Amino acid sequence: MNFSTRPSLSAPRSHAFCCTAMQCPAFVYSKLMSMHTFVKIFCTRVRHRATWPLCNDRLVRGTRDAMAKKTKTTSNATLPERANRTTIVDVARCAGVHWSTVSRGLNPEKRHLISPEMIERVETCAKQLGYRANAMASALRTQRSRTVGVIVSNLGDPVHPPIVRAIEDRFAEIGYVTIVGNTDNHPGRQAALIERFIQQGVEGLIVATFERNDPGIAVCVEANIPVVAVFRDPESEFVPSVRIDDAKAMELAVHHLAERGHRKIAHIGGPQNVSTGYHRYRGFRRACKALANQGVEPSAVFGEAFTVEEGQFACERLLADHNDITAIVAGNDMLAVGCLRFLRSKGIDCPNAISVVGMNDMLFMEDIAPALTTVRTPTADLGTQASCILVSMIQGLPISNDRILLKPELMVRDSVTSVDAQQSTKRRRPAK
Amino acid sequence: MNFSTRPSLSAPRSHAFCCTAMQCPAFVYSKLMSMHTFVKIFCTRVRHRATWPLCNDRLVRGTRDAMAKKTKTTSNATLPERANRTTIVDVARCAGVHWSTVSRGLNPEKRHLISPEMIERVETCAKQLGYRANAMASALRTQRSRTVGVIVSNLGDPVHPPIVRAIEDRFAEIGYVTIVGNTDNHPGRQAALIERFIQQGVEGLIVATFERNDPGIAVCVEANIPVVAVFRDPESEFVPSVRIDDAKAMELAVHHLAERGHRKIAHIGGPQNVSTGYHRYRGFRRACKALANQGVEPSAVFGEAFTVEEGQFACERLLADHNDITAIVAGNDMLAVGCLRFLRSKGIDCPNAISVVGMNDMLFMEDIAPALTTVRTPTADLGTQASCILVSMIQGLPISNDRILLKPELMVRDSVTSVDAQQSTKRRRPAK
DNA sequence: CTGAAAGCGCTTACAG
DNA sequence: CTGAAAGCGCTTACAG
Repeated sequence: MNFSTRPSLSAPRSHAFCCTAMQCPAFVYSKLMSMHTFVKIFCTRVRHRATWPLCNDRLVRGTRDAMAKKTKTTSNATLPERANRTTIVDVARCAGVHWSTVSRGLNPEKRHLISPEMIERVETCAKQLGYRANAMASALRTQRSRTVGVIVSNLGDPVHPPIVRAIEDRFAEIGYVTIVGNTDNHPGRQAALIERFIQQGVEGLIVATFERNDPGIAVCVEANIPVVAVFRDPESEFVPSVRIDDAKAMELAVHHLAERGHRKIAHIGGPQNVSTGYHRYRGFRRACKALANQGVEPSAVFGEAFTVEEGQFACERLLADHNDITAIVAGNDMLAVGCLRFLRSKGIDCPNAISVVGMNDMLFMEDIAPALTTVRTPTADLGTQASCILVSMIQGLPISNDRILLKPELMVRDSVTSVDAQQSTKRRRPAK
Repeated sequence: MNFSTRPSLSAPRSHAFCCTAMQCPAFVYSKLMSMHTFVKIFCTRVRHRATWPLCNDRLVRGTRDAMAKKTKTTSNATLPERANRTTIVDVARCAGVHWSTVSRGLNPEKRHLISPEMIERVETCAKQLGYRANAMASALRTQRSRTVGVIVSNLGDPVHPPIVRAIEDRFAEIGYVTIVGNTDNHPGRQAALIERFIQQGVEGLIVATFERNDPGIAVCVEANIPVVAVFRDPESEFVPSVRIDDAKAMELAVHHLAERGHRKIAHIGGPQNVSTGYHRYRGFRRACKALANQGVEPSAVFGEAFTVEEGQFACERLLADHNDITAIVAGNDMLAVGCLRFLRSKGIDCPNAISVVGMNDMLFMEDIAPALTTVRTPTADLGTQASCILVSMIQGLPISNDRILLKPELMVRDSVTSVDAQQSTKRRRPAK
């Protein structure tokens, strides 16, 4: 079956719709449309255009008011057929009024200009014809697309969906539509996406992929598109940001470990060209330094991305170089899960041989083995707050705080034990 | 700081831009824009409009070719200020040619109509002015929005993001932009979303929330919007669907358990008004019936949604009514995780007291305790295949198979053990 | 090869 | 309270 809904791109469609279903050989003959599709479209059309003369389609369209004065019919034969959507003109014709009246009658803000019975008449016709305003035409005229864009690195990474979800919720409330794109952390893809979204006319952008001093920022500022950075800190005075206090999060993790007697603590960091990786590493180092007098000795190794695989590799390298560590602070939960997988694969017990702390507290981190002690990032809040700022920017309202730093919270679970407990069990890992 | 980029909705903006930064008291005075924003916009503007006379903005805009003949300047004072975006007319003016030539020069498909030096000139100007075609204007004219919509129940549910991700990837390839919406399984929200997306002019829709015989289908068919159902089966001849073979999946699970000696097997099902819940339950029953001669005795209890919480509640009810079961086949991984949480909370060992099988194999299901034996749904494939069908529909190509059923695959892990093993350990759960 | 014009479907200032 | 007209920024058939 052919499900195409644009079957007549090159078919003599204007002719087709002149004839009734009974007398339409040319149409069916063109074979560009299945009988089923034809009947479907035809019926819809007949219902929608009930008040129209069923003559030449082009001519009918042509009877629009402009047509009244111009005698020449422009032929637009190669224009892709509109999905024969009901327009404001159709409604106007049905109601026997001018389209401007229809527009007013259907717009709550202009409705007061119209008599009640007129509103009623217009609404009835609109409902009857199944009229739906063309948002693009409206946007073109009003210069407001009621559209926002969200750019993330990868929706497949479980930190992002809650952010996007929260944003969509907030904007749906005010009738905006949310378009999303994934960059996979490729600057090129990000640039292309920003370009495409601006072309698309987004009224604002929420970006979760800005690197430090990202060139994408200049593009948005120049195009005069409100942007807010979420999750990552673009370190730009031009862009408000909403993020978690990464350094503080690492401090919580390090203190938690130090209180339990850990001294040889390692960090498995993420990429340092993004603020999350960078600030977490710095936070880790600073926290360790502050505890140096207690004998805390930090070490670090880095993944090239915040992924489980990188976590595994990094963990392997870490243990090769620093066999004496008792605890790991991972740059995020993905890396932490990678650690756990590696440790498990080597028969190294967590937390009894090595304790692990993650960050973000993604879904299911309480269900994994061992239940992961991690620092929670309120991802939905991140999205909500970013949305609120963006809404203000779009509406031209001042924003009180353009540098929002959410508080991290330590979730104590089972992947950390005290050094004492480690020593009383088979603390040492199997020799390599 | 005020980050607004539309500060002058009511400010005398056209006047503002007549003056240089030095002599602009009225503008700054209006206090609708911070100095910083003003300077930013002003600089951008000066750079972009370098070739324009810096006189009255409205007048400058008015010098468009239509203006040449009409003496009266229409005032559009209350129109929200365009983000003073460079238009095709600006480029034309810069290049000293007609805009139609610019349009052709910038469109790869029409470029052959234009002389090479003309193309060069146009491209130079476009680049210099930072021209970006207005996708909405283009869409309005061509009747193609290069936009598709994706509707899911909840991006926060980890099954959906990979689907959306795959769809976005496929459509980004052909320059389409993807808009997403969440319904939370509320028919009302779904209807509103479909309505809004159609208004927005989507060329197609991928819907993961169709119930059986969903009324939303008629809306799309009537509006002549290509739709493909993903994940769920709308049971409609009008809509192609791409889904997993739910019944087969349950069969795999039941057989896996039966082979390991389980006879009292329970199903924790999802909502029965959606095909996933419905077909999985039916598949479970059929598989059990086929093994009735081996003594397999099914039982079932249902959650009201595919959530962890519902899994917990359902598991509690199940054990209250059927204390003798040895294994549970959950309707999906969320329900399975709910089971595991409940069992853990009651000190009931999985798999040694009760074995559990999930479905979908979401991220981290191999990491939870115990590693979940589950039936994998290739979610990314679901998205990819749905996208391919939708692309064909949009392009008016015939589609070979409009009822795609992907094969499930059993992932054997640690949440199932044999009844023998169960009996040799502390099989019986603590009495309630 | 390039220009001039029309029109996609709306909204809104201006008349009446 | 309603109508007539203009224009948002494009694309494209038609002339030349």
